[in-house]
Amino acid sequence: MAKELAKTYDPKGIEDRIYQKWMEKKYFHAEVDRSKKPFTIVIPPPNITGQLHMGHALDNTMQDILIRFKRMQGYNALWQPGTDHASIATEVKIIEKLKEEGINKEDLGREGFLERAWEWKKEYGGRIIGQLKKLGSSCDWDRERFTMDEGCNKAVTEVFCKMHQKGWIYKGSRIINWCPVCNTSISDAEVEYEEQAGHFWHIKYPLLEENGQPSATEFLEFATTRPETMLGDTAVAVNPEDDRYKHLIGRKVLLPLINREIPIVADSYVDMEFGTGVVKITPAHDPNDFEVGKRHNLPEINIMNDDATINGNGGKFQGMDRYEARKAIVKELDEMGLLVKIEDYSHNVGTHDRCKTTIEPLIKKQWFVKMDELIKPAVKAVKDGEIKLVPERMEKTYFNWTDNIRDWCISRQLWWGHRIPAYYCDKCGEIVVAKEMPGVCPKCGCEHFTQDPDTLDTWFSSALWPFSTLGWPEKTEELDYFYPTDVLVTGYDIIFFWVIRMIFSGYEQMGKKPFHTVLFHGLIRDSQGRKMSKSLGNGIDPLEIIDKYGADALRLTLITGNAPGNDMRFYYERVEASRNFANKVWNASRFIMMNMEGKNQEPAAMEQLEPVDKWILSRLNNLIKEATENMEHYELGIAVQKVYDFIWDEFCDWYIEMVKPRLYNSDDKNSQNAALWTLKTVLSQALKLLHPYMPFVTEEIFCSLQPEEESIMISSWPEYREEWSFAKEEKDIETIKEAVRGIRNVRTQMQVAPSRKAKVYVVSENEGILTAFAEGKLFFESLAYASEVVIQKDKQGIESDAVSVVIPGATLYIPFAELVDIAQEIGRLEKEEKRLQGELARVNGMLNNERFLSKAPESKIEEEKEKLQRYTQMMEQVQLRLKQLKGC
RNA sequence: GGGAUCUUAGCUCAGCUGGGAGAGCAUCUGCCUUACAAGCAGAGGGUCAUAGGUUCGAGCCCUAUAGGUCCCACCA
Repeated sequence: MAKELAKTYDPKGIEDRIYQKWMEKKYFHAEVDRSKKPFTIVIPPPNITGQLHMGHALDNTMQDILIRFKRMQGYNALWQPGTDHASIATEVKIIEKLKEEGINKEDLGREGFLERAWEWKKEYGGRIIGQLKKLGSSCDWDRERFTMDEGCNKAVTEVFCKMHQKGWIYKGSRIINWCPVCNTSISDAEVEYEEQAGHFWHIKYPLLEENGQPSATEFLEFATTRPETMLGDTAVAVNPEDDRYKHLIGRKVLLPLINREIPIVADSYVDMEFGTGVVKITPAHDPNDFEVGKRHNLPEINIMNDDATINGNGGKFQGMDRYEARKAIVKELDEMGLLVKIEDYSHNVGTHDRCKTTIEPLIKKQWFVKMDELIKPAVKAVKDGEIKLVPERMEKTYFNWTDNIRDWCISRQLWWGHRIPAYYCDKCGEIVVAKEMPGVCPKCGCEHFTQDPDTLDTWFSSALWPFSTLGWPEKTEELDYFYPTDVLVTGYDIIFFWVIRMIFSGYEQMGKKPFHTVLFHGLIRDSQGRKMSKSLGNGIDPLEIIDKYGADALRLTLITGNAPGNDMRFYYERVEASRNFANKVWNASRFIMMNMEGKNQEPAAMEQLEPVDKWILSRLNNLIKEATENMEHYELGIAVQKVYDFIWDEFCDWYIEMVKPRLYNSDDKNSQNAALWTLKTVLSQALKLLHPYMPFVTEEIFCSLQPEEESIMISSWPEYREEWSFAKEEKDIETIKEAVRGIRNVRTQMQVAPSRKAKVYVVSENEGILTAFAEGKLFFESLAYASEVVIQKDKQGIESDAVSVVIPGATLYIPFAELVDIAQEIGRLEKEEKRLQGELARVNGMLNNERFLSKAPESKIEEEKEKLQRYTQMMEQVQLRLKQLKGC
């Protein structure tokens, strides 16, 4: 079977086949099982309009790693999948598509439109799921949910009614953010501020004389970035402390063009230092002015239609678009001599995050969620550490939002979404909020109702996701067992939209937190550090990467060298490096299996193992401990780096090379068997540690490596074992490695061809070291080009011109046949002497420092003392050798 | 305006609670050694942004400065 393994690892074909097997075997499926501890992750539901992008790839890789890790640790691991209806994003797309067909939304009507939307969902909703599967995601697909499926709908209605009854959902007339293109209100979180070059129009309004006539000489000057809103001005404000204007407070000005008399009011909101210290007040079209208007009982005059054209309140400007009106108004003011000047001005303009249209603040009747009480448990949970945010700094962002929270506008003038369960009596207008259309009006007895046409903000249903997917409001077994979930993995960019709202919803509806940890990741940027975006065309399609390099390579790339919450740049070179690693693992395994071929494999007893076998077992043992700890702390990048280094460096480059002679020598069956057992054992354990990161290649190898277990993904996670800890062998093999490296080093420096074998003398007074070398003799032949290894206590019989290598505890001598360049050799040793001098100076500096000795921990002092001893001994050897060389 | 974060090798980034600076890629040298040239062996390269401070000891903690990125607020 091993012969069939290809020389290079080709993920194509293998990945799909393995995924198919996992699905058929139902490995991803979790059932309530009270005998096991649950571990649950709910997926951040991707939009049904979406296609897999790098952000999804990272997000889902992280979740899959955690889920696979915990599953192998014996937890009953549930990764709950699903998709989001994404109301506005989807509706916009459908409208676009309809437009291509020459149809607009209104032509279809609500029912017709929704039919189209569901068709869309049917067509595209599954696309992203298929893409997540390509990535290797081990979601429980039998439990797939959708934010608008029957159960989620029920949860939404339930929450709405409950909160309304409690008074925490209310309908109110407030200033909201209006998108004139999407024709809907949006929440504060959906407004994106964008720096734009604009103008500052300096305008003056004439003061009204006592006789009610506009003054020809007295004016109030101010500046505005949106002159068209003057049509809705109902006051002019100054600061009450402002001596320049104090005397004018209470008088009136004449609003030009409209000829409305409006008062001059005093409000501390006005900054005396800014501009002229005068502000025009348009309560219906500016949030700050709205507040001022409330304080002074000013009328609110709405001058715009929903499409941002001027309405009947705009006099002769009626029908103009807001920007057309701006031009016209400025022109007229100029003609009237009321335009003082125009300045260039760069300022931040609120835009809709979906369509980038400049939002228009408007006063509308909308539904809101009252936040002040609701947010309290969510704040407390993070403050008390009930919910941990990783990395911790995200807490500041979190509190920044909760401290400045405003009521959440949840109604949207859209059709695709959860329709608000509020019903209006056709006769008296009474509002009834109920799960179903009421039969009789409690006020007038009328039997006819009309449901509120609006739908809910898409995040309203996402906020319930951790429990709605588990069956709430029904009391299901799943809910009882899997809730609270464990870890939520998401990007820091949706902390306000989603994370906070899930947390307060969890506490409010379930009385319990939705998860104990939130693990954040950053954004994937392009190689120049720019956000990947459609408009820039710099997005990299994860599916293309998977196709070319394999899902494992993509996954490894996304996880290595990245800390939680940090952005990362995407490079093809890095994917190649990951692909190379998959290939390395593949080939090492291929080598091991080739050598296992045709041999009776027997478990080796500990006493049969040679020092090098114990060394690698001990190193593995250490890796198991560290990598597991890192994973428990969500340090996935660090954990996988350690596994990578172990496999490539220690296992492949050292252990396999060291063990080759034993594999090729069939005379000593015991030794051969011990080596094979160790190879197989270490490989299979290492594969397990790697599996969460690279599920496909590890599964493929694991299954051909051994027949006992049918899949690595349901095998058990490696555990640290006391009997695999070998301190002495670890130290001894390190010494051997040091010696091999030393020999290779001088040979390269002296440009000795690898074909030229040379005798190696090992000289040491230390019995332990001598034994270690005696046991490691073999390695020097294969790894250090030794023709013969002679181990002795002194330098007797060693050629005086032999090259020497000083390592801790021993000195090696390599006599080359021809004369060595003595000057060069002296130079090399002097360099070594200098290095040791530096080390000694440092160590002595510490050990001679009274305060270090009295304050540093005992273990640190011991450590330094040992170093001193080692360096002193090495220094003696180097100097001795130098003396000899200089003497001859 | 408030806040977060970054500044470490040519490039991209790790560096967990302070105890002798790391990886990948790139560069240079030598190897087609019977698992792997997607490889092996070796080398060069860093005053850890700057200036102070705390400490026996600072890439790591504190303060200030400079530059970059991001989030929030939205002074009309």
